[in-house]
Amino acid sequence: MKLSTRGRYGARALLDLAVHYDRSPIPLRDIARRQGISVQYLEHLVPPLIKAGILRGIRGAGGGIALSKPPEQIKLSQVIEILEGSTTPVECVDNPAVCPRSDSCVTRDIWAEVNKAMGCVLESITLEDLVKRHEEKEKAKTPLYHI
Amino acid sequence: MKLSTRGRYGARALLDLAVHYDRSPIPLRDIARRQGISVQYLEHLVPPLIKAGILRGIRGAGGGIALSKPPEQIKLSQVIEILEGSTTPVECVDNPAVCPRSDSCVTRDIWAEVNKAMGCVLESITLEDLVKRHEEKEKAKTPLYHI
DNA sequence: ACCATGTTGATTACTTTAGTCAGGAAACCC
DNA sequence: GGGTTTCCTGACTAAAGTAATCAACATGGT
Repeated sequence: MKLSTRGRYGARALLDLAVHYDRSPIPLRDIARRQGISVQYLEHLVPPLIKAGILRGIRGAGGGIALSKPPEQIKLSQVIEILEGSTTPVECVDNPAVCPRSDSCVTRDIWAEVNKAMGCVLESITLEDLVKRHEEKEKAKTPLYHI
Repeated sequence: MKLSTRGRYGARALLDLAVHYDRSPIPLRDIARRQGISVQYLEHLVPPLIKAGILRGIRGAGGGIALSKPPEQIKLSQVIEILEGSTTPVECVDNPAVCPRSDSCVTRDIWAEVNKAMGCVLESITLEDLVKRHEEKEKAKTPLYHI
């Protein structure tokens, strides 16, 4: 039940972009450095996100990538779906035909519920939410001189 | 984010046992046949469940395996934990030391929430619940002659 | 024209997963 | 008590997926 690096790195990269939203495009190099990901690996996460309309790429000097929508319009569920494919824990939930038991299988019903529970969480969180949480954590880090 | 066959087959096998609870032990052969799993593969799922105290094995002719607790005392969360290891979608949730960012990483917080949401579902469902659902489905299958 | 950047595809090494093979150990049955 | 039936255990293999790098290309800025 592990998420691969695609989803993990992708989420971090998009958070990074969201934190810098509405400034100039950010080079992959910068995101890679800040997030501790290799540029070459990050390069492979970008195209699917562009195709899905979440990101746009700007080539040439001064280029980079940028969110193509405001952070509050990008749900984590979309991101994971794009980078990891369906989140369903078993194939038969999305695609009953893969298993002849799908009709009568009660465990399948359970996996569907598990999937839904995950989906609810991911669907309820946007990049903007992540940014807010991030900023709160940053604040908390600052030493409290007034105590 | 896929569950492996260990968890899927294991859940089905335990449901099979729960349906036949308090009868004589059931040979792996029977479970394997009913659930469409090879005996040799099933044999590898049994030992960890025995070690965890969920199953007991009875050798010799007329032997088999049986639940060592009533179905209502066996939660799905335990079963998955035993067969798949932790359900956490990323390593750093259980083990912050694997990533230097764990402290400040907000995506990590999200994965922890996702994990909790799954855990809640799995924790709320016992083998007895599965049996009940199974029986209801079986009933629904029966043609309704009185209509 | 040149350089900086994103874009794409191929390739490699590694790990995990699914499954089989083969043999051993205990319990039952006659 | 010997043979059969069952669980038990470990080694092994094949296939798939993952993480990451290499290399070449396309495009926009200066």
